[in-house]
Amino acid sequence: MRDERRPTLTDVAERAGVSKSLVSLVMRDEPGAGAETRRRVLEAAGQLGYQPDSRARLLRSGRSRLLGVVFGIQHPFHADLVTGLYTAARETGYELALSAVTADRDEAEAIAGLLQDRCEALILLGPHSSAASLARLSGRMPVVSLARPVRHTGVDVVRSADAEGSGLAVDHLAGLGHTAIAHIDGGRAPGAAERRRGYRAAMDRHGLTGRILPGGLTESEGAAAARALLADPPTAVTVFNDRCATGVLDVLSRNGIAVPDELSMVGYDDSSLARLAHINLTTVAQDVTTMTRSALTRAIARVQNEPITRREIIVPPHLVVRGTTAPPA
Amino acid sequence: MRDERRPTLTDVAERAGVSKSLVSLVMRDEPGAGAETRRRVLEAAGQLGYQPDSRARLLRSGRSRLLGVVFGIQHPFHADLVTGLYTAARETGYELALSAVTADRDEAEAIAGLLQDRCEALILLGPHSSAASLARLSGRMPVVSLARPVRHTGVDVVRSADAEGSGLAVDHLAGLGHTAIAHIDGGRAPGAAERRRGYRAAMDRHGLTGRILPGGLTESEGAAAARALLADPPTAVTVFNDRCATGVLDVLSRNGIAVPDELSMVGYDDSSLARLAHINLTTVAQDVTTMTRSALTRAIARVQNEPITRREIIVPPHLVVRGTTAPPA
DNA sequence: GCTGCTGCCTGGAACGTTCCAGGGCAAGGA
DNA sequence: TCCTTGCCCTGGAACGTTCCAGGCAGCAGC
Repeated sequence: MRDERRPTLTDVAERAGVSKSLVSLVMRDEPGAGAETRRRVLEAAGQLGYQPDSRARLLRSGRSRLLGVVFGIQHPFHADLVTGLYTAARETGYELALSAVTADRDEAEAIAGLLQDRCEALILLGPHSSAASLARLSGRMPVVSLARPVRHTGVDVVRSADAEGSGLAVDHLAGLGHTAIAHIDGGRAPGAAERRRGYRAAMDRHGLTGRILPGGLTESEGAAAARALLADPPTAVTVFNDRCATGVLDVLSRNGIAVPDELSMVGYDDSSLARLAHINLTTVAQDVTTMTRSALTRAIARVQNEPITRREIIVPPHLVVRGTTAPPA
Repeated sequence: MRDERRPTLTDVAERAGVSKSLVSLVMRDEPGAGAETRRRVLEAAGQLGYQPDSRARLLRSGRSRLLGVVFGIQHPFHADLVTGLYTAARETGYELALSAVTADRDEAEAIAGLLQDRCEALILLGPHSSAASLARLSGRMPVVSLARPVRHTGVDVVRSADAEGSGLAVDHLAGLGHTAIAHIDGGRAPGAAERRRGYRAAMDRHGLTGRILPGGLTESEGAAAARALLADPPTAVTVFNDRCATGVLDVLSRNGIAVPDELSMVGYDDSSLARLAHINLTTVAQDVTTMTRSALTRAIARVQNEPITRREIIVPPHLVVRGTTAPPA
């Protein structure tokens, strides 16, 4: 039962009493077939449960209509981005091919896997590869880096205005009356430098002196930073990302420091983590919908060789005020 | 520069001065070519940077050597499973095709995406589809359900002995001297019924009366359950999974209940969440390595029509004692 | 010498599509 | 009347592989 041969174009053509070329046309929704015939063909296809063979299709047409996506399977924010990409891809006629970076499968391997599949373009989420190797890759196919700036003219970039985002966080806290505002940074993580810069600039703008603690992008790095904070706590802190922020939150609550009563906190990403009712984190939202849609349209534009003006697309972030910020005690 | 045609078998054949059939043999490492010729062919292929076109290869051979994997992109435990699957797949000669279930892309859609790619088998992580629809699917191709039991003879199942796992948690707590041990369950989530059953059986075994609170598989459901717990806290609690447990932990620490001093807690999954230093959750570990390897071998065995004795593979779990359990105060 | 084998190699037919060049046929203009 | 112009439609050649049926040496055995 299992190895019945799948129906092919020829089967459908026979059943509908037309040529396979015509069936091909109809299946692709191209003009050149009469209404009645079209109906008959679709009916036959439906009855046989015909599904076009993507391999044959690609082989002949030289196109795969496949966009490769490389993401970190452990990153909640990447999960949000992938979700957005799927949604954005829905109406484009392109499919997504996912390839995950895991603990023992690095980015190079993830990319190599996609290359075999003959993707037409690559969308990399917060890629860690060197600019040089991304550049080399972009010689083979269009490459879009999502959520990480890349200094090379061959690589498109879609990212949020991270400096501006940090600025929003600081403005919000300063507006509440905070003056001792620390920043737990993301080290070498994608976007970290930019956010640090935005923090510094905003502090300067408000005439405040900043204080930067080394952090990272994971919960445990946040927890470590929080412990360092305990000795001499500020009244407010902006954190590199939500994941790191939850680590900070956890250590604070274990040490009896009430948030936001004793300490206000702003995260970054508005990942699904921050939205959880019991975390309820004030955070800087990256506009995932716009970012993913932009990344997708850009990739497709490159594939179709459309003229492009600006290589970098910068999406403005916005502040989402929830329960972890309040005026200082 | 970007659209240089990729070299094909014919190009290599010409360069090496042999037929393309022979090149094909050599590339596949099959017998039937002399040592010297083989060397010459490989050299030519190397010089041209030849990479076989997988699509054409698959089209002709009728095989894709592709295993479809459907996973929930928001589930940390699925992330661990996918990681394991990639590792397990490494030496098998099969590739993984990922398809994610997201907030607006349901399981049916994720599966449909894979069907187009002509996968030879499907591995579904904790599938939510009805047994009937999985059964229908299994008529088309081998289907392995990972981490969720399915009552249908056509579908293979790889899962951990969930009842036994709950038992381990209870035994551990009882062994520490706890008698008031509650269970926060997973509702209709995959595995929940089994874990509930194991909890009840173990409590009976120890002559204790159980108490089950409705929970779920997410942090917020855990947080809600924890709030329900506050009115009349037990001395220990076993939780459906790690993700739910972190929700519980969070509410507890906000309400000044010390873990494990005032309340011990055991999670389930040993997801990367539990391993975080600041969470440090005692938990029941599903043996991800064995489970993923089993799922993969099973899928491949089905594809190759090997005889199979037991449809269900049940992997024993084990307890990982970390910092959230201690004797009652 | 012939036969039969084995080891290396070749040619051509698939696989299921898409693409291109055209073929009928009806309607419309000269 | 005949030629054009569209509209539908068909046939067959690709695409880059693998697979199958051989071919042609060289060598052993009779």
